[in-house]
Amino acid sequence: MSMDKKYDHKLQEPAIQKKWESADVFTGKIEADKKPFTIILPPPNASGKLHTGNVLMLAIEDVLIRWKKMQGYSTLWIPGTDHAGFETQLVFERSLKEQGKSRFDYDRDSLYKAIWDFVQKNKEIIEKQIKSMGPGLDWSRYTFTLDEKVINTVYNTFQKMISENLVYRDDYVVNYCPKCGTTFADLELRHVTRKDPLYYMKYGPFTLATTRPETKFGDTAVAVNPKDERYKDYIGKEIEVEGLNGNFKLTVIADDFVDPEFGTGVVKVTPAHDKNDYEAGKRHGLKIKQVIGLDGKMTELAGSYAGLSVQEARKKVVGDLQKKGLMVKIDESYEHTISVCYKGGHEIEPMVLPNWFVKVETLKKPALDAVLNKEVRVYPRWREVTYVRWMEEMRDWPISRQVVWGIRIPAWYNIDENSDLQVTFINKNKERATGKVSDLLKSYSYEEIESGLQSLVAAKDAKFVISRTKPGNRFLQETDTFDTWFSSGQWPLVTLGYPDSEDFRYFYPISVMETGWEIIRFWVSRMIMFGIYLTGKPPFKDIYLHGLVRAIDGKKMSKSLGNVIDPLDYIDEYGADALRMGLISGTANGRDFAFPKDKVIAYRNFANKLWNMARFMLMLMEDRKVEFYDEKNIKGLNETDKAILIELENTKKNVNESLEKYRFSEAADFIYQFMWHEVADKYIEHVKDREDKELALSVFRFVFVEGLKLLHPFMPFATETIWSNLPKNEGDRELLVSLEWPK
RNA sequence: GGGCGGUUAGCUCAGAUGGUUAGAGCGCUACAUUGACAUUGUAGAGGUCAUAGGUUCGACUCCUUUACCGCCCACCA
Repeated sequence: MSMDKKYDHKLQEPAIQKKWESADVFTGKIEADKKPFTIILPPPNASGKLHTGNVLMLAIEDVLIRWKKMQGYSTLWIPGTDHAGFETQLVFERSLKEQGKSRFDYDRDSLYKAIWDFVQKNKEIIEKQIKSMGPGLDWSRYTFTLDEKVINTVYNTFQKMISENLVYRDDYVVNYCPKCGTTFADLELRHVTRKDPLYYMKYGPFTLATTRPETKFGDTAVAVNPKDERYKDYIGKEIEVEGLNGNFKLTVIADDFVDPEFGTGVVKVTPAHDKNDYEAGKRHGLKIKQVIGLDGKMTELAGSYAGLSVQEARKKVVGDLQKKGLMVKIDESYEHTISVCYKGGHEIEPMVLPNWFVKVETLKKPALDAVLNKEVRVYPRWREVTYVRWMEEMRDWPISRQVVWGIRIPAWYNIDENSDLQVTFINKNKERATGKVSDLLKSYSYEEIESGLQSLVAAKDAKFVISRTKPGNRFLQETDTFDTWFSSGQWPLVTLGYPDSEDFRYFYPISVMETGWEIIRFWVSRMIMFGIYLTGKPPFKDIYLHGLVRAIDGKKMSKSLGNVIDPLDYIDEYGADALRMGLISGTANGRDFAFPKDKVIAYRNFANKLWNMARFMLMLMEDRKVEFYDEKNIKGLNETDKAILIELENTKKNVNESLEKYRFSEAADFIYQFMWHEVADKYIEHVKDREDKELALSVFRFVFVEGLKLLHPFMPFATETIWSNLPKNEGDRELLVSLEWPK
């Protein structure tokens, strides 16, 4: 047996990976005599690259899986990837752009298929990268978020919710980006501070301040604060306003949302184009006048301004107001925050569109209680507040998204019963046509519309049929897709084959949900809601939330800041073990932390140290007959022997206690201290001076191997490699991961 | 604007239920190459625990103030 002077991770890691694979050690098995231990991997983006957050997640979950497996549990860790709705569509569209195309050149079905192919091509990259970390995943149960079984479950759930009256359609102010031609979730917005002119204009008897004079055509009321003495007498009255398209009348309403301190204390209310105004409009029963279209241009309702872009219209309106003497003053130094889409940075236009909603009132209560009564435990504890607050405040959930890449909502509209359906499609001449379906049917056949369909907008009271397949002739399917959280919220269920499978009965509920704390609201809360709603049981017992890995500059990594660290570089340079340990030892308590490069190097050195400890041991054992340590029959131990054995006991206790509490960093530290500073620095030096080397070596080998086991969940490659070089006792298994955990 | 968290050695971080000389890794200094490892060993320097106050016999640890940093959320026209 020959071992090089240095531990070479590049040589050893792929070899060990193959060993685990061929031994099939991580395939989950249903074993009646064992307790299950289940984890589901939060699915990384299928067409993305492995990032540092993924690595941390893999490292932590692998520690849990290997630890529990060695403890004798029947473990299962299911991998998966996420279709990552809009994110992926955007990347795909970039590649289209390079070919001089855009998604508007495709009908909906063709676009979906094209993205599907695109993702399939890229999927292998992330899978390979995940594997390079050495995680004990069961790839035979691998799930993609658009797999047939996922869609089936999601459809069933939707059907159930419809039949139980938990789903309804309503208007909703969406964050619409005219440039991208799609809506964004609140999460996908960025808020930027910007200086914009604040216009003070005459408005009937008032002067009011606004940054958006061009939306005045959509005003359907004027609002003041009910406590504002200045305008008390106007409340409830109708005022006449001189406008650019002639005079018009509006009612003055009183509402608390108006800040008397801002501007003049009078606000124009534009329910169609402002979230705030929409809410106020709902409270006061105001009309909605849409003056900006989905193309970002002024609609017919803007009169002579129709067809202008928002920017052009604003300019013209300002000029015209000045000409008419309706502009009182312009404050050029006004600073405010506006919403922009997170990718393109384009300004968001709030729009009112019909959407699908889930009533959360009955769903959220049990989900909140499950955490409050400790049925589900949150680690670290202080994160619980985030969850509790969110569940208390949670409002009805809009689940429809105007994106192609996702699970299409299985609702069908009969075109004869819904003649006002707004339809956009590509006709036979490859031209886009848009309009009311009843009008379009005059020039086009139903078949032509159907095959070229891009998108449709159904009124909120439209008649629909829920069906997995086309329910009959002359039906068009909803073009919106489900919010990705609607499907990923059922992830623990779909991956385990809910509702009826051996896996589901044995492995559900899963043991630990390990994920980043920043998605506790969007993901964790939905999983608990769906889990309880569909099975009556929370989908998991424990939640461990790891912190965010920040860049060296202490900020969140992002492409625009240019501070992203590629973990693959570290795997290449220092090894997956070193990277895993480096990240874990930085992540105590689930707090955010800066990427610990120093520690990665330190643990690369540690792997080498272990390697050389083994080499030295083997060298000393070469010409000697060393018995395997036997606690019961060993005789002649001296004080140092006893001390290291006691130290081993302490370490076992400490590592186990730390792991039970999800204190990974602490556990890693204990075993590191033991191996390096107790075994190597003290005991090995002692062995060198021993007369009775055989006895000392037997103790040395014993504590070393016990240490390797304790360390294995953290540094699986190095420990497994070293184990493969050591002589085995009778009954010892070929693989370290299959050995019994030190108790 | 609201919420959460952070501020401990040059750097990155640990320090349950408050109690002798505040810890680790890296870096730094000095020595060491005499059975593995220089990705090494031994020894050492280095901290008014952000700030101001309070509770206490006693606080890095509990309470309050201020400042700065980070993240999440947010409808101020």
